[in-house]
Amino acid sequence: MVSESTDLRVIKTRAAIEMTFLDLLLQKKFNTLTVKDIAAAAQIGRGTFYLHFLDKYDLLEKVIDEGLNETVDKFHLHTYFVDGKVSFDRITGFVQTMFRHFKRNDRFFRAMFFNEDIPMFRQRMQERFLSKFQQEIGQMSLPVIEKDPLMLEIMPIFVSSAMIGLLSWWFERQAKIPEEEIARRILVIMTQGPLRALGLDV
Amino acid sequence: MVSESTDLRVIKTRAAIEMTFLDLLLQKKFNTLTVKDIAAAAQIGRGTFYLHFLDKYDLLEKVIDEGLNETVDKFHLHTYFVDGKVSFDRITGFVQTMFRHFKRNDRFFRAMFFNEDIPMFRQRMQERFLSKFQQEIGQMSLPVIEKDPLMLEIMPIFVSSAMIGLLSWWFERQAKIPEEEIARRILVIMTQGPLRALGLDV
DNA sequence: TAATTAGTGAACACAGTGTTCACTAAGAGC
DNA sequence: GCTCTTAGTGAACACTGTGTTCACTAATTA
Repeated sequence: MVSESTDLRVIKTRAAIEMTFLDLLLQKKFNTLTVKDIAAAAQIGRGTFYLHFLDKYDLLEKVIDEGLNETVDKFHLHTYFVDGKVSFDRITGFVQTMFRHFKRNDRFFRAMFFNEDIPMFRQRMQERFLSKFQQEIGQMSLPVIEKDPLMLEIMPIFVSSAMIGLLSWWFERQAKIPEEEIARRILVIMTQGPLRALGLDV
Repeated sequence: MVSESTDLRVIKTRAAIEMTFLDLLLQKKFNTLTVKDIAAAAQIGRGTFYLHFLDKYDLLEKVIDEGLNETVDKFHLHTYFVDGKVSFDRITGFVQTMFRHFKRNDRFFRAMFFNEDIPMFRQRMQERFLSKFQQEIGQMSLPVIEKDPLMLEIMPIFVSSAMIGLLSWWFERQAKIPEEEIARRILVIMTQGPLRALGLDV
């Protein structure tokens, strides 16, 4: 990547741009944002912006990458299974840890999920979740692998995608629903299946 | 909406614009597309474009709406349940019907899922799926409703979001995996749950 | 065939882009 | 602290795309 400077001026300017950018994204559509707006709000010259980023798309790219890197680093799924068996307490703890992370990075996720013009954020987030998920699954020994490789491919996609939807819904609800309430339902859906979770007779 | 004209010239021009637009979206990013490009490719004057759409965002909006309307109209979920019990054959048939629809509208979905700069397509599609799904669920009598309203809220989000992910994955794979293979796995995940589907002991 | 209206193409002012250049000021390193 | 280096400034630049207008042409309707 860019060789990160240690010059205080650089650090200050970059931070100002990225901070301001998130603020602006919470206020107006990404499309209608101009480099001029960002520079003005960050109190820097417009030319200075171009010393750090190629354009606003490049800036978005970098902000998204940083945010998702931090998030994915919170995953340690395989530690929630013991001898190929799910540890309920641990998995519940994991879900709660994640939601706490989302709460702390509220500004980032709100900007990304709800700004109408952020291109592909959900998809990119899901892809990151998925690849980490697959990596973690690779570390377990699963009886289904030889029997049904297609299921091994489909199930992580199903689950990672489902999680993005839940997360977005949770933020829409102002992140007010207690994490443990959500964690419990997710656990039921994961272990019993969505239909039984709703009380359907299958 | 716009009172649809019956004038042949209008019909021809609109069709040309929308057709051309999808073509261009399959070739280059939405952001880098200009009204100039679209007009040139559709062989109309640039001014003519503005007689039909406010700008390229308005065009995108309308194309997405039409595409999703057609898709959601294919849903008749409640017919796949009999006396609150899932009919396996019917639900499998439903999944296959949907995938066939996606195949037929291949150009539209590819453009939307894989053009890097389409804003919020997945979210919008999921929202449409979700509301139709909720509507259908409302027509069934479910024992869980009184006991656990939060589950009734979470489960459809979980499932509709999961489906968007699967769909996108299916298109990435060139829509080559047989529908019935997918349908069978989805059914297992829905009835047994994602963990059991992978052979995990829960 | 006459009346209507969609489409043309050139011109317009305007806004944002990305780059340049000489200048200023802040930070790094001794 | 003093010098050397380099980040940031701000004005100017050409350029591209936007959205609108206007008089004119041509297709469609009734």
